[in-house]
Amino acid sequence: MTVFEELKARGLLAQLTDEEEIKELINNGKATFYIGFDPTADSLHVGHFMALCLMKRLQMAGNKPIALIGAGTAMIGDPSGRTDMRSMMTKETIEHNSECFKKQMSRFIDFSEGKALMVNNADWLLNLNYVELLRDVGVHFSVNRMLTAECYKQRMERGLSFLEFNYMIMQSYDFLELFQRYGCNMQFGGDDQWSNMLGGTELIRRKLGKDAYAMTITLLLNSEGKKMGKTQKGAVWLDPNKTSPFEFYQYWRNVGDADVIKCLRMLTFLPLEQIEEMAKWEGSQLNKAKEILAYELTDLVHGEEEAKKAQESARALFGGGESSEIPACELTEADFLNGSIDILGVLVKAGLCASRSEARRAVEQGGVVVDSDKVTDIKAAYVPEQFSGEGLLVRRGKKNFKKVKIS
RNA sequence: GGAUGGGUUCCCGAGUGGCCAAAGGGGACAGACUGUAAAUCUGCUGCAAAUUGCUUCGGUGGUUCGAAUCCACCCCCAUCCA
Repeated sequence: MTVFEELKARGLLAQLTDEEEIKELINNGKATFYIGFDPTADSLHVGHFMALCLMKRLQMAGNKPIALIGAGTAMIGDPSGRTDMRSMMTKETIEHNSECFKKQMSRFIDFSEGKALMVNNADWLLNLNYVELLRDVGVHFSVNRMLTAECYKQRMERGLSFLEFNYMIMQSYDFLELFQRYGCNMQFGGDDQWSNMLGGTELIRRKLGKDAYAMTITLLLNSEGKKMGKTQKGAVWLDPNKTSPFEFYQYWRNVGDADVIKCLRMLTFLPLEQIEEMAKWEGSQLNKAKEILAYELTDLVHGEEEAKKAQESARALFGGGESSEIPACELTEADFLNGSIDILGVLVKAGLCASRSEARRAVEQGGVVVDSDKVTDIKAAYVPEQFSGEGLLVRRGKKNFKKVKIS
């Protein structure tokens, strides 16, 4: 199976400027392609992960990836898919985030011996001269047409600043720049990037009279049409300090039945035949598929050891056994007032509840279990000795655990 | 710059002097049922020393015994006009 066929079979391809041409290029390792990552946070997330996987697949097929860090475009802020303006980031934040991105990316992509490039668009965007840019690039953009672009539609109702309006131009300029500097003839990105990417291919055609191609990756949506990789608390991060391997594992372990196979196809490197086999599973059997999904992804992102640990912990916790790999936290003497700490205090200290009021509710509703006893009294108190040794396993709800020990 | 309509809790949205920590819905959380799924049902959803107290309705001042609600100024958003 060729790379192109595989990508297609996995459901990764959304829109392409020229299917035949792109197929030809990537199947024969003739593409030099780029994907841009705007450093809007200090860690990559699942959406980025998909893009990185795509890079990897294409790199394995002999194509040359360019990872573009968008420290320049992050100064503008992409309005695509947003209902309101992003808050502006300081230059320092962007630089810090860029560094974090770089570190994480090198885990996935092989940058050695020029097999892949990492560049930063701040290098060419930040020193542009406004009037020159308008004359060189601005002439090639029709405002009328830009306004009809999908990425601005939503914003036409709620307001779009001139700053953000220029994002498309910046991204298009990136493509032109990379085309000229490195012969980059293809750009990939999330499906919400389509209009921005077309801007680039158009610009290259108009300015240089040459062809360049663009292809978007399907956005990973769940069966309800919502973006996956988001939780109430925010994104599912790849940085273990922001989303622990255990939490990461649990996120995938808990996807809906309707989404497991799609996730396996789009996110893992498991052979398609094996996935098709799993697609035949039904009912509670799908739990096995979810375990595989969670394990595979945790392995890819955090490594085999962490994946095993997370899996063991999950099995132990939900299977009723014991495990040492449960997220833990330590209390200090200062947490004990008059020699004891009440259950509400424990819940808050362990990070299981945001406030004592919330903790109180959790207890009142019967959602708190300490070691295997349900706590019914909000005044229940504990003394330091109870946390010594293995500590106490505190649970809020079915899926939130913390081993509480004493330091 | 002018006119008009707006800014309420995580989100949408009601509330135009006390009965307001603020209807209703969504989401989130917890319980039941399950398979760590979905659907459904129930509870719950500002904070705390918790039958009470404190802070909150764009901001700052003011009127009043009492303000999300009235007044003044300011900031922000949308639409139309320039």
